[in-house]
Amino acid sequence: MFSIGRLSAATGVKVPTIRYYEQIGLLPEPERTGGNQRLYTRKMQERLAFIRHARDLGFPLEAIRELLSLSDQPGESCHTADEIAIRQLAEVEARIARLAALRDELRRMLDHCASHTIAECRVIEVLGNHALCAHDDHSVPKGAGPA
Amino acid sequence: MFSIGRLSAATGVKVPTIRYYEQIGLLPEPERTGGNQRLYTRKMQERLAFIRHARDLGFPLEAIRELLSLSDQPGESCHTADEIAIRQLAEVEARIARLAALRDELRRMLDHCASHTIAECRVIEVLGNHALCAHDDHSVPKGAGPA
DNA sequence: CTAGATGCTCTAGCGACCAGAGCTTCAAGA
DNA sequence: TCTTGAAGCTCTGGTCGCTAGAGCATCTAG
Repeated sequence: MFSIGRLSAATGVKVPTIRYYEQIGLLPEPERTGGNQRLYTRKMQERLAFIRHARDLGFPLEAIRELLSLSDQPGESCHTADEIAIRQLAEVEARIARLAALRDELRRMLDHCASHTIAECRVIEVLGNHALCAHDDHSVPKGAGPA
Repeated sequence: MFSIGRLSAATGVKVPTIRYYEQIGLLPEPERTGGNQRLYTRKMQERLAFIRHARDLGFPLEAIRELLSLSDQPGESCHTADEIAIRQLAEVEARIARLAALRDELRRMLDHCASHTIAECRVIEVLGNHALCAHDDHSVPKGAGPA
């Protein structure tokens, strides 16, 4: 039985975050001391470590809530847990692809900038005119008004 | 001179977002019709396209604010603009690296799961015990209490 | 016994918007 | 010209996952 501060130190989850998890029902309400301070058990620490790890993996809290309730039912099929993880993997892969495209565009932008004045700055120019890079065009072609 | 709806359609930025940008001072207050509706110019459209593109590239609004004020001073050196872009590139690369690590771990997790019951589900197990993957350990080693 | 670290609750804020209520204005067709 | 329905207006509150601070109470080590 230990305090919220020790739980925080042990799991790497900040104190207000632990209270926040309790508030949104991700952690059960712990026992209290006579002076109303929270007291945690090893079991609670495990649960929080679980949450922490899932957060590190980018799972949203709602997915974690579901994973937790699954892990409380050891007899059930883990099909649902797999599905959640697969969804998360797809999500992560999509984000990577998107970020890689951004990285390439940023690199191109910087490669072409000769670092002179703003008037001829490639960075500003590319930002102002989407047509200069390889995407959907939301820029303003001369002479053409809005639809 | 056209309405907020047309501006939205032309730039792909949603109407409430345009009003939000105005509210936080990223876009100047436009003229109004007699009936108090916003009227935009081609110049405003260009400015919004600039913002939109920078957002697509993941720049935070504060960085965009700075880039906009730079682009309003064509005589100045573009050194600052470059710096912002370089910072953003580093940021993006860091995020990619982090996500790639997550992706690998998620894949490992899923590879090893035989899809039986929760009790033997690799997904749940790995989430519960950080020691099973290759990171800093915040899990609960048996017998060891919190610090 | 006391000082200072830690705990408590509550409220508000972050970024970057989105949604809805309840109203007004505009634009196109009859 | 009138009407109707889309689009506009302001304002408030919600999203996600926390984080920070105010203003107290309690615990713990010396």
